[in-house]
Amino acid sequence: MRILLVEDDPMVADGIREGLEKAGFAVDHTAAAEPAESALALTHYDLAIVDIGLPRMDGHELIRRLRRRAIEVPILILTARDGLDDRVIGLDLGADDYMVKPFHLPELLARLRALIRRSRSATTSELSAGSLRLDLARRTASSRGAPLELTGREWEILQQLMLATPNVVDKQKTVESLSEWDKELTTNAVEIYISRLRTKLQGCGVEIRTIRGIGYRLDEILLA
Amino acid sequence: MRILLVEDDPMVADGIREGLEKAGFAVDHTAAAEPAESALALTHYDLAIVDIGLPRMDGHELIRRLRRRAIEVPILILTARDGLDDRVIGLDLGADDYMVKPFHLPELLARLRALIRRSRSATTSELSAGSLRLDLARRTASSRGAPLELTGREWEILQQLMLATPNVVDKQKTVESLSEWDKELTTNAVEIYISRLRTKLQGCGVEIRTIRGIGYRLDEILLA
DNA sequence: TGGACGCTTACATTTGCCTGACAGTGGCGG
DNA sequence: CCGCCACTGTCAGGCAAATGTAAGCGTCCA
Repeated sequence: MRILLVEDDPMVADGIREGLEKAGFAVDHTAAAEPAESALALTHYDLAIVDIGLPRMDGHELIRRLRRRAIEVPILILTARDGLDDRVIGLDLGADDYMVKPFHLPELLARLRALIRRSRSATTSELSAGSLRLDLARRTASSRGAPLELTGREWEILQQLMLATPNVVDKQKTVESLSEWDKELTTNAVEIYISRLRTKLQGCGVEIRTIRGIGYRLDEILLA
Repeated sequence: MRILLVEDDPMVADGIREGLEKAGFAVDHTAAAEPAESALALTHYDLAIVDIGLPRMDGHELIRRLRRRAIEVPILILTARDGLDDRVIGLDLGADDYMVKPFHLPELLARLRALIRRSRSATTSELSAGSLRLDLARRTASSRGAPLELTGREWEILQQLMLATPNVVDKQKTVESLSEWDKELTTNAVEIYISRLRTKLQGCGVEIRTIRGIGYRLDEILLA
């Protein structure tokens, strides 16, 4: 997991870098947009974190130029508290998510992981969480090398959960996505598959949590 | 991953459908705009693929009507080779991407995935006060990176308070917003949830102030 | 100081979720 | 064509969390 951090404030940059490295990411850092552009053009990064307020060429301009050159790396932008417009503009230009400064590191980490996961599903059609791996194209799942036998429904629901993490999957939407055109389905059906999935997912370093009245969320289990 | 395909040519439709299903998408198909509109209004789709040249109501009209009804599903339009204007008009009306016929399936798949990814990640909306953060889309609350477990009612009330700060939230209005259509509720219920929220919000740099006879107000605590 | 309002604890009720048992369905091999 | 699967989804009992009522106490203000 390699990340490029584009941030001109040395204090902030060091803080973020340290946190990311502790979490197991490899971090490269530039203080300005121009070297960032070359770095992204030359090497592969799994993600770029871009501060909007940069000297000379600002973050927006950087994003615009990258996208124009069809560099598809996922981008997370950092904005000041009151920069509502910054976020909107940034997302329009092709950024994928944003964080408002000051922020807490665990939240940043969660978002990074989510972004990387999604971008992988867009290109390689593989997803992973804990020791669990899904191959969307082949429709297979495995954990620690051992294949998991999943039925059609189980697969469908697990896929939704994996694509959404760490967000909540709405139970009602899940019901609809399982339903065919007119056929109605009780929410209980979903509960059943969740139940069956839970037993199959034991030992996969992953847990399906119930959000009462809303739906379910897939969490990675952090080892003690 | 559920996709609605709106395409009147049966040959083309079958080809696309087959390719999408092989890639793991669930595909529903309509040959005209009217049933597509109802389908999109009734159920959740992750994406809609709309052919511009449809009998009776054309694709542009469909998109216009959908967006007018605030149906936010990502839309990819299919246009004929020479329909340059079609693309421009379509994108202006609120489509998210286009493909020119004839096209290669892998490219279509790549674009679909990119669109779905974008629509998922760009929908964050959050509120913050003190060290407290609410993510309205995810329905989660956190403080300093640590998630807060909130029940439905607690969430509802906290959200009202956060949206209102620094203004006062009228207690009577809160009662009404919690009450179902006919069900009466005592103001005491609100007091209970305020009480429970207060204990959960300790250490979040935030305080719920009582305005006697009126309601409550959320204040940030200024550190000494 | 009294009364209205608000806070909090205890508890009963309601709601939503989990899961075992079982029936319907369709594919497949004999 | 039949029986054997695997898969799907309904039902119903049990359970736990969430909700809201009642009641006792604290607090504010006239």
